[in-house]
Amino acid sequence: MPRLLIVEDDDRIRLSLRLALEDEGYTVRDVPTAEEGLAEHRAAPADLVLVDLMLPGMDGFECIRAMRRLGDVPIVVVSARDDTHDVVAALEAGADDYVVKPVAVKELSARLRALRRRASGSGEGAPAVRRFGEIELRPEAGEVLLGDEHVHLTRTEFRLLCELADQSGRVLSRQQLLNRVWGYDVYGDERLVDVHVGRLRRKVERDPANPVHVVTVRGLGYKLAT
Amino acid sequence: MPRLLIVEDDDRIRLSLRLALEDEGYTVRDVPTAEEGLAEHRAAPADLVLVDLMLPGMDGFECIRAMRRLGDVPIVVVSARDDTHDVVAALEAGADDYVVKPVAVKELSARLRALRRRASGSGEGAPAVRRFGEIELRPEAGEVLLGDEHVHLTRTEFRLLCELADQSGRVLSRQQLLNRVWGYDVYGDERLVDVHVGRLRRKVERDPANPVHVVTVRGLGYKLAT
DNA sequence: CCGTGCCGTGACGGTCTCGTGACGGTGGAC
DNA sequence: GTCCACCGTCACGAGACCGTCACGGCACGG
Repeated sequence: MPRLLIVEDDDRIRLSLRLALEDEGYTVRDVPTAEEGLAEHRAAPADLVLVDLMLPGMDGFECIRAMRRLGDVPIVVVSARDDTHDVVAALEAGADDYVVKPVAVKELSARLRALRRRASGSGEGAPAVRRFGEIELRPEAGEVLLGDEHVHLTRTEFRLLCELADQSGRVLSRQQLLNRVWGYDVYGDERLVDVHVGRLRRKVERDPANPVHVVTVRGLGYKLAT
Repeated sequence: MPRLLIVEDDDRIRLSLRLALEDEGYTVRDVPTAEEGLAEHRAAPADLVLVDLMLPGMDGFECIRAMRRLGDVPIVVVSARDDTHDVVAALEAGADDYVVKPVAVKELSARLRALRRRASGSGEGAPAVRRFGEIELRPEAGEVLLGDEHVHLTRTEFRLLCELADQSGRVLSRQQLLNRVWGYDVYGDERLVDVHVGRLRRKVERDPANPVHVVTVRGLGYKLAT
């Protein structure tokens, strides 16, 4: 579900990283150069970026700095050089972590999870399960419980609920939800949000006509009651 | 002066870490056991925690989980074991980073800086809640409390209250309020403000006939009493 | 005491937002 | 190819909300 961007010039490593991390549930794009990586990221920001340091053309440090100027996306350096000087330079440039090739996929994946947890706003420890009244949300497992019964949500409904949960208690406007759930370049009809909120309510509210979890704030948007 | 807590049982390593990181500008406390670390953290939360994994008594994993339950303080593991399994377990337990001894102080310091940057960025910036007498205003949540009971405001009433709150104690003329709340550049009817002030008072004043929060300043406008 | 502004409030019609049902398109599973 | 879950668009009704108006009360200066 989270969108991952890999910037790595070695085809074999790029492919193996891609396959390994797709297995971990990421939606992966991969490019061989910093320039392409920046273009991709500008077009559709990723939730995580993996970047090599030694790249043809613009190098990894420059790439990191450029991405930092665009936003605060978590950046992990994957480098062949196990050198303190490089580590410090990369972190100073704005990277969040630095792992040395050859990477253990399990470790990389754990580091990505830790980073995402930390980067995603209020980042509470490692609950992996969040409660909002009767709703129990398990993002890792991709499942939701109402009371103790399973409810099946579609992908869009699930992402919608997750976004609301990440900012629970705070109002999110329709435009914000469009950006976060559907993507950044959508200028679609904001009523689309209403429809999916309605569908979501039918599944996670005891009385969908009088929602207690997914609450409308008239004129502003929606929020998830804490 | 960020406060750093070191939990490490080896006296020599603990001392050298302490000295090195004090040089980097941290205010350091150090303890040799997880139990003491937790007690210290409970007594006065640190901004960063360094923890060893192999500790006498309660081990590092337990220590991390316990601290996670207390809050979202950034935690870095400093361990002698360079083992993927340990790294994954520590990160899953809630750690943010994992470095292997012997540590390069420059790298550790850079990692701490990167982590602090990340943790403070997404952490709680402003309290986002303002009090005026009995009124509690939460712009993020789009909600207002009078005492401890929720009051429902319409969008216009909410904006009106926010504008008054932004300039609390100072008088705002009807024209200023029209400009800020309604965005008019036209000279609309100033009586419109009166009507909404009246409606607002009915909701946020115990005795709307004798308002103590939203106060009229005859001939000038309105202000929000501090 | 009186008049003149200034302010508070109730009522009302128009407008806008939101919730929902219906429908056609699509992409993946088999 | 066929089916089915899911998605996005649309239209419509209900209710919330807004802005206007008119009326009455209250604070001032004379």
